[in-house]
Amino acid sequence: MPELPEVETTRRGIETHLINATIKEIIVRNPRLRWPIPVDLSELAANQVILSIRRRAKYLLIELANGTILIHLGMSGSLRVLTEAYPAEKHDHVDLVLSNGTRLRYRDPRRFGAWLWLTGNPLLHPHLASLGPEPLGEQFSPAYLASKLVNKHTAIKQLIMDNHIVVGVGNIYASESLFRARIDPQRSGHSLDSSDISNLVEQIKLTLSEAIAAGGSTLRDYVDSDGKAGYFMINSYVYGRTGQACRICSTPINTIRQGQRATFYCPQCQH
DNA sequence: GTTATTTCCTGTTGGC
DNA sequence: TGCCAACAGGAAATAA
Repeated sequence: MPELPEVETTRRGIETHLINATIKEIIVRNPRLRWPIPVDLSELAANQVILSIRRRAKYLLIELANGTILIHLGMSGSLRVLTEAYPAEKHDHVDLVLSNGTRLRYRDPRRFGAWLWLTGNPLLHPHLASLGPEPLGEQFSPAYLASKLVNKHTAIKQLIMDNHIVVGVGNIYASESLFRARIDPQRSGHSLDSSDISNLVEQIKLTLSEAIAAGGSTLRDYVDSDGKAGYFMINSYVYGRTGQACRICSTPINTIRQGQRATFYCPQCQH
C-alpha cells in the first residue's frame, strides 16, 4: 500500500522520463476511480508539455502550462513507465501517452485512486489547500506539533495520521514511528511532554527518510517492469508482527484497533 | 469547531 | 473444493 515513501519514490522514478516531454493523449480504459476521471482529460492535456512533476502529501502533480493532472495512488495504485508496447492488463486503467511513444501506465485493482484535472494554483485546490505540513519539511517541528496537541484528547496515533496536522503518515509509519519514539499509541495528544514530542517528530522524519532511501535502492527500475512496481516495505519493528517477539525486548507485539485501524506496538517498550 | 463513523473497491485470507 | 465473511486502507463525506 503506497505511503509517502512509495509516492516519492514513484515521483522520482517517473520524473526523468516525463519532464519536458509532450503529451500525445491520455487513454482511459476505466474512468471509475474514487471520483470519475474527467471525460475531457485527454483533450485538455493533449499537445501540452510536462513542466514538472511534484508531490504534495500523497498526491502527484503533473504540471502543464494550462492546468495540472492530479494523481492519487489510493491504496493499490501504481505507475510504470513503458518504453515499448506492452498489452494492458485487467486493472491497467489509464495510459498517459507521450509524443515519443513512451507511456505512463496506471494500474489500480481497488480503484481507490484518482486522476483529476486542476486549473489555477493546484495547491489552492480544495483537496490540497487544507492539508497540514509535509513531514520532512522544516515546518513540521516539535514546536508546531506541540501547538497541535494542546487540549487534544484523541490518541496520538490517530493525531499523527490526521492530514490537517501532518500529511503522509499512514497506518504503517504511524505505528513504526511511535515504536521508535517509545511512545504508547493510546496516549492522548495532550499527555505528551516536550521531550516526547521532539522524539516523535524526529522519529517520523527518520523513519520516512530511511524508507525513501530504501525505496530508491530497491525500486530504482520503474521502466518496463513486470507489474510489481510501486510497493516496498521497510523491515518493520512492529507493523504486521502481532505475537512476534519485539526486536528490542522480546515481548510479544500487541495489536489493538484505533478508529477502525490496526495499531501495532510493544507493551513493554512503549509508554 | 471537533471528533467519530461511514463510504468507496476488490484481492487475499481464513474458517467451515 | 467452494462459499462467504472479514480484512486491508487514504481520505472525503457525513453524522454526532
